Amino acid sequence: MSVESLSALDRSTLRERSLEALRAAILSGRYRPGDHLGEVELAGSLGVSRGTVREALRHLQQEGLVTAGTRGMLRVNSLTPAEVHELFRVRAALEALAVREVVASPRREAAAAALREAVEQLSDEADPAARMEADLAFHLQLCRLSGNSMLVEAWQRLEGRMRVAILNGADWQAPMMARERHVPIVEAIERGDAEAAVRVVDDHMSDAAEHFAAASRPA
Amino acid sequence: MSVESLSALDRSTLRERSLEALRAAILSGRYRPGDHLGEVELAGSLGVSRGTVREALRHLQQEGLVTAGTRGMLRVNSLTPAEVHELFRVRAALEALAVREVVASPRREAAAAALREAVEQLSDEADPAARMEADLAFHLQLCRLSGNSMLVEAWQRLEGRMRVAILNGADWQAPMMARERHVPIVEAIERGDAEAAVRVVDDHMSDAAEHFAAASRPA
DNA sequence: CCGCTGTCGACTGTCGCCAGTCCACACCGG
DNA sequence: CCGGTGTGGACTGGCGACAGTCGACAGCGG
Repeated sequence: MSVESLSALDRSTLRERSLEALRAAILSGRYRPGDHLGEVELAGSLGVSRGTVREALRHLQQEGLVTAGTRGMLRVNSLTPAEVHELFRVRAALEALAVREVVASPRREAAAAALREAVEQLSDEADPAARMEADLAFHLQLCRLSGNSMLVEAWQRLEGRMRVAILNGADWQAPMMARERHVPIVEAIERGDAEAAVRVVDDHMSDAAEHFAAASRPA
Repeated sequence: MSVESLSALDRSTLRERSLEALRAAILSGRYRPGDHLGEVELAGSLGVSRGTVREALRHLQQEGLVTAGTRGMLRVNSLTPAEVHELFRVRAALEALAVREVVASPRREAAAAALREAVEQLSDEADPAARMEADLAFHLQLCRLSGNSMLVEAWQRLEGRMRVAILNGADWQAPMMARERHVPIVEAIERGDAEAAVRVVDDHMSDAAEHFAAASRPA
């Protein structure tokens, strides 16, 4: 019920810290899907005013972690299996564009090197949360390396929903985020074979959708 | 009953109305790219409090119409030609997914019919703003008919940016939004030829990117 | 026992206010 | 004349309070 208090030592704004705290609280499962998020309660537990949590909640709403219920009340969002599938199809489309642009880029070599590095971060951690972070970091890096800022933005908009979907997925030990799943992408990019890379990404996304949709609970 | 209808129409919150008003003001060119949007000034001109304006501005910020400058000050956003190109490439990727899903859908016939109807709305209006609306409505309809809610959401997130890009484009009389440009898409969908439809969409987007990027000013 | 109604409580919508901060510009010492 | 300085203004960050609204529930009448 209580969210850890915010230390006043940080230089970022209260709104940003509240946002982070709330996001972490939701993503950590402290608030379950469907739970009502009251402004007064959150303001109390976060030690900030209602207006501040309000803005944070609105941000979370646009991120898709929170959805509006009756009378503007906000509750933690969840995804249906169908939505998970949809989500990963969109993601596949975006990342397919990313690999195409990376391959077509003159900085392809450097990009591939950066991706190699991101891949290395992948399965060294046993902590499931860290695995998820590393996986998302890899894919975000892929989008970034495309040099397409609009693509990065669109991808990040989906990131919140992805976290929800992954959170609902129970089996963290699945090889979904393993290194072997990502190496082929990098290799195809290094070869300059965009179509092969797209196929790999597509398969990767299909598998992930299947996996996480099966595990997503019907809210 | 008149009382009921009045109360029903009055259900929209001040925040939503302020948001609409601000969006309209920016999109109508009343505020130019780079203009500073002061909370107090807007609160005064809109007749609402600063907090209300703030939330509307934050929303606009996430829509991409407004961007944060120094010390959190917000100003009307503009797009570089490069960003316009990026934007339309992302849009092409999303709409390509849309046409693929529409073609693969069992409701393809009905979808094609709905698109035919949307096409009919296209060039009957001489008013450039109406033309833009009809064009965006057609493409949004395309995304909606895919049945992929995440896709619709992602597309709508880009909508604001598209409007500014189109706004910067001077030549409203260009055949960019003409009916002839959109009919081939519908025809390919009716034939069930997804790849052809994707190619048409891709060309359409490339042309549009070229057109609007050339006209976008380097703010 | 059932349905209606009035009241209470909780929550969000909205507002006005105070505090902190940064910028511009006039002012003063060299 | 020039550079440092401080002072005023303007803007955003953040907060507490009031108002409107809807749901829940007890109480009353049939």
